[in-house]
Amino acid sequence: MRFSTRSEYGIRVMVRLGRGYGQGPIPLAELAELEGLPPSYLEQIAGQLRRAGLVTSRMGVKGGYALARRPATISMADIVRNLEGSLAPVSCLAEGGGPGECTHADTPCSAHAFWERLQGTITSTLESVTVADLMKEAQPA
Amino acid sequence: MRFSTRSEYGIRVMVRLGRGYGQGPIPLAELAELEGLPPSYLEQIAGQLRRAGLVTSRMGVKGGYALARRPATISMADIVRNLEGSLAPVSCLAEGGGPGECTHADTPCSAHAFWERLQGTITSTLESVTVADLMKEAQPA
DNA sequence: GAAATGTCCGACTACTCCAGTCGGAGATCT
DNA sequence: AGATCTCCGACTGGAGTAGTCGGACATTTC
Repeated sequence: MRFSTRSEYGIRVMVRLGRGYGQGPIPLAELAELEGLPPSYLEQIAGQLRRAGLVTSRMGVKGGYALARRPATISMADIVRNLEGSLAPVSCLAEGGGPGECTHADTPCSAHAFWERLQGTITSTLESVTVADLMKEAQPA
Repeated sequence: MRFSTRSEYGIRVMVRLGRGYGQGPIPLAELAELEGLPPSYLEQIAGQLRRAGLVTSRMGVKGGYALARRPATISMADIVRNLEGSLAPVSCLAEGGGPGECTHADTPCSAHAFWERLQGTITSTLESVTVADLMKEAQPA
């Protein structure tokens, strides 16, 4: 069980942008260097964040990315939901199950309710933490 | 973000075994047919469960698998921890980070504490549910 | 003791998805 | 005009997943 690096990197980028909030856009190359992440890969992630409306961008010289709204109003759920394919932890909760089809004779598999509960606790943890929260911790010296 | 089918199938198998608890072993072929899952794949999973001490087996005619202890004493965490590679949701929590190395200059990445918290809520949800709990729900007619 | 019924084990395969790269086009400032 | 910088699609290598298969070994039944 693992989240993709898209979510992992995406969150770090959002926190960086949160620190520069209100001070104009930050170019991708700078973000990449600060976090030690591959620039060309971040580009892809930044694009998703922009299309999701979490980030704004400006092209050209003096351009770059910035948070679309206040750091305290952006939750981890906002970020992860857009970068991760799906938050359904098993095929049983996703659409069109394969061979291990969850429902036999209209009865869902024995674990179905359990997976729903797990998904719920994950989602609510994701919703309870904002970018502003992470800006407080691990502030570099 | 998704758990492997090993966990998914493994849980369903454990609940089946829970229903037959105290009535002798159940052969793999029967488990597979009851749950509609590939037998040769279940074999692999059953082996892991046995090596983890969650299940006992008997070879030969009249053989099969049975729970090693009472259903109420086996949690989802017991099952998933053994079938899933790792419960660390991101590389940041796992050993030896790759390119997106979490720690720069001894400072963990901004999201580190957050991922630890998420891992904690997942783990505790997994620990709070037992095989006996799932036996109650979705009892086939 | 032989046959039937099971588990046990390792190796193997096909496939999907993930992480990351690259080249070029278009926007914007100086 | 030229330097930055975003934007976009296509492409690639590798890893992990889901699942199969063949054969050895154990145990009961006849």
